[in-house]
Amino acid sequence: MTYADWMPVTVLLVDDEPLVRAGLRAVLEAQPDIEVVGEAADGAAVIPLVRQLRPDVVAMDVRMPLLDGIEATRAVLRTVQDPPKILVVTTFENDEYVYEALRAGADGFLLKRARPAEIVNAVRLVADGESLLFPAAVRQLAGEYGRRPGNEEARAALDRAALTEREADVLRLMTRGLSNAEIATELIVGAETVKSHVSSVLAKLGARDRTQAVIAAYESGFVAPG
Amino acid sequence: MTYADWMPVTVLLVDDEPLVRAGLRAVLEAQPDIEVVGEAADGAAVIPLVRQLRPDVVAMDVRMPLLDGIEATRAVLRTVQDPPKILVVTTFENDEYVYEALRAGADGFLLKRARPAEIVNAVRLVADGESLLFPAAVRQLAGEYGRRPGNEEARAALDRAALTEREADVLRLMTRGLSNAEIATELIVGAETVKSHVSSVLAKLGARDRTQAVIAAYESGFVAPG
DNA sequence: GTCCGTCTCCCCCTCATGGGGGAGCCGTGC
DNA sequence: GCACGGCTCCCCCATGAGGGGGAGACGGAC
Repeated sequence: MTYADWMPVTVLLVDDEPLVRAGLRAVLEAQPDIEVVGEAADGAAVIPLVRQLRPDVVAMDVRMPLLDGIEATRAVLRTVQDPPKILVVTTFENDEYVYEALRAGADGFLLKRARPAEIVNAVRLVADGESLLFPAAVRQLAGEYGRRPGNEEARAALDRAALTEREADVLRLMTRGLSNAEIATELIVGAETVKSHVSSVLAKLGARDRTQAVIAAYESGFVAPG
Repeated sequence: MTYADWMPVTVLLVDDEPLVRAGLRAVLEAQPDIEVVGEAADGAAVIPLVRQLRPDVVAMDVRMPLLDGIEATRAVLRTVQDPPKILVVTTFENDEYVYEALRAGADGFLLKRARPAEIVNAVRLVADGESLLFPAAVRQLAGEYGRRPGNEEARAALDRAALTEREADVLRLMTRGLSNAEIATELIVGAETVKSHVSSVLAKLGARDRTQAVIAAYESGFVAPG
């Protein structure tokens, strides 16, 4: 629990794309309890800004021209007393940079393709000290290992939440609209086996049914439209 | 001069980068006379989307993973009656792809680095039937490739295939993972009504179940991740 | 060796889903 | 006036989907 209850969450945006910053600002500023206090176009500018503005949360892009999000995260955590929470913003779910950023001490990551409500939620959660990892699946597990630095434990949780190869196969076919029976035929296994895998997928993704699983697959970037 | 004076220019965004789409949307939506009616993440999704949404202008990226802007342009002009104007979006001014796209029948191209005012202007111009080409050299070239056949009788059939407003509401909620009962609550109608709409949606989308419908919604750009 | 996770398959059970009909109401257009 | 389409709601009905238990085989880790 923090002072987020009575004071707005202050956020610093760090991204080299002006469009992304504008988008994030628009989304966040729409919330009464969130205030964007500054922007930076590169990781290199983060340290002085953090010192000056003392934001609760830094929304930081991983890929930036001068100083990337990982180095910037390390720099902030190493040099700033009482550092802000760091929310790593990325395009791809399976970005190696994300893992590195988490090892560097980031509190969570957020996909750029996340919906506004999810972005807002993410900021609130990290501000409250929750480790946040985007896919709903991982978010549940996020409760198990708490606080920062969410490095190794986060990674372990990610692995636990990760789909097995077979489960990924099944999910992939689910995203192509196949029924359980069709998936069974495709994978040359029994229908009961598919049901079993589907149940595992649903559990790991925190999905209630296959439709929600497919949505999660799209939203998380497991599959992309097109 | 067109009906742009009294009806907003409708635009479909096609780009594999959600951020670019978001940026373009932000820029264009800021104009009262321009309306972004849809988004797609790849050229492969353009055709059904154009048929459904019938935008005045398609802002199309050239470089996309599955079906690039050139092929997508050809496909649209070849298969869609009364096709929209096609505005090719590119990063580099001297992109060979641009020339190919123009030969394929695109109405103009637009640099991603263009300022908001230029982007808006470009959309208005192509909507008004102007060929828009940055370098003067290319302008001559595109003049040779004139307009395309305009057939209006197929419009009715296409409109019939389009989702009604209520059906679109239902599909939108389906893409959020809601069950029929939840959709009913959300829309404040009976569960039977929702079932009825869902059936219509499935029929129109050629989907066997709601999962396939959601997939179609993503693939067609009816909804986009992020 | 044992433990554990993955993959495979099986049982029973509930119920949301989707198809097949139909009906009334209301607005627009002819 | 009438027809038509959209929205609303109702019936019955078959079945796919998903939960909750298993279990055996295999392989790697300890």
